[in-house]
Amino acid sequence: MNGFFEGVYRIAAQIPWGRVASYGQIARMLGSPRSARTVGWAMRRCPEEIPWHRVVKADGSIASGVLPDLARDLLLGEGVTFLDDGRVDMEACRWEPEQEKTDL
DNA sequence: CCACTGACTAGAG
DNA sequence: TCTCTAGCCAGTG
Repeated sequence: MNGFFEGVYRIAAQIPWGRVASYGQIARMLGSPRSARTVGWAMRRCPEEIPWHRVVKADGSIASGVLPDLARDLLLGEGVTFLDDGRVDMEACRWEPEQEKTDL
C-alpha cells in the first residue's frame, strides 16, 4: 500500500510538538498542492501515531469531523497560541519542515 | 468501469 | 466579507 496517503502519514507524524500544519501544506510536500482533500481523506483514517490535532485548515481553523474541543484542548496543552476568532495562530505555530526560520 | 464523496485550498463574483 | 466553483487522490456502490 504505497500511495499518496502513506506520505501524508509520514509527514503528519513528523509535525513537532507545539507546531501545526495545514492540509494544503502537507499536500504541497507530497508534490500535489491541490490534493489537500486527499490529505484530509487520508487523515480521516489517521492511525494513533498521527497527531491529527496538529493538522488544521489553511486559515488555522479546526477541520470538521474532528473533535474541535479535544483538538483545541490538545493544542492549548502544547502551547499553541489561538487567535481571537478561535483559530490557531498559523503565523506563530506554523510548522516549517524545510525552513529553518533563518531570519524571520 | 463510471459516478459520488470527503477532516481542503485558492481564485472569482 | 461571504458564497460558489474547479482541482486533486483514493475508496465505495
